[in-house]
Amino acid sequence: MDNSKKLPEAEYDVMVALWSSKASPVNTAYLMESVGKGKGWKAPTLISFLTRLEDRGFIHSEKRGKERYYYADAVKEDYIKFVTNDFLDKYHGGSFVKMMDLLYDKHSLSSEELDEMLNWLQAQY
Amino acid sequence: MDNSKKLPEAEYDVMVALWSSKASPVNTAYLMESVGKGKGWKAPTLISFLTRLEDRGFIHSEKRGKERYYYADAVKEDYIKFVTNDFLDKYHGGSFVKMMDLLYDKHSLSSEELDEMLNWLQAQY
DNA sequence: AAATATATTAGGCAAGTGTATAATATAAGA
DNA sequence: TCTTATATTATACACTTGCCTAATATATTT
Repeated sequence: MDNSKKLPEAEYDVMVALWSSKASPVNTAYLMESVGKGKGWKAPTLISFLTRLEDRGFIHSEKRGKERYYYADAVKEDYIKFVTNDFLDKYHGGSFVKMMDLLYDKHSLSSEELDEMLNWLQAQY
Repeated sequence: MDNSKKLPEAEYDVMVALWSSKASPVNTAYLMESVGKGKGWKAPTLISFLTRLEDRGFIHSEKRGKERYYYADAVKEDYIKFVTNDFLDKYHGGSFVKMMDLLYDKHSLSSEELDEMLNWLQAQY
């Protein structure tokens, strides 16, 4: 399976919905509620993203009666980790500290966030 | 100017070259050396990215004789900060700590990196 | 001033992404 | 079982992105 690459926006949004759903599998109607509506998609639009996700090997599905049900196969944490490392490499030379430095310098990191990070770090030791 | 959005890969690579060049402006020949060659691009390919960057308002250029010279207008730090915040929101609910948590859990963060981060944080106080 | 070299511009095309309409299945109700 | 409703499938189209070839402009050499 070729599920080791970055998804286009819309497909990622669908994956998020699948990953967040308590139950599995879920049908198209459910996904229309959880993402489709909000995005203003027509049902065939959603289904077309689902089809592409299936082609990529991120999900699989089965038909029951006239409805189709979907299962997420890709693991959320793995995927997020993958895109995060990718991102870090591309924009921050792979360094967390460089990223923090830049954000802090530009005031995107609040001191609350700094505290939180310090706590987190200290908890790792 | 509409320079407040995410660039496609290839155009970003060109921006990186512009941002890294000591001198400004630089001509196409220079950019062919610094990025084009490495990517295996023909000159018109590079120029086509430059044209698009100019349309987006990220750079401007001027022609001298038969050559064209380019100036970066977008500010690197601002752009990187923009994409980083975007990324954090999209994949980590806007939280640095969540990102660290995930990466550490999955062993993408080494203890050296943890030390480095701790040092950095402590230096902020 | 011609001829030659070289850089740029014009234009285009294939693949990928976002999105929809029309056609087709399938279930449910009359 | 015929009709109606509803979900899915097929298909398509416009834009964006990555890339290039052919045409044109400008400079350089003869």
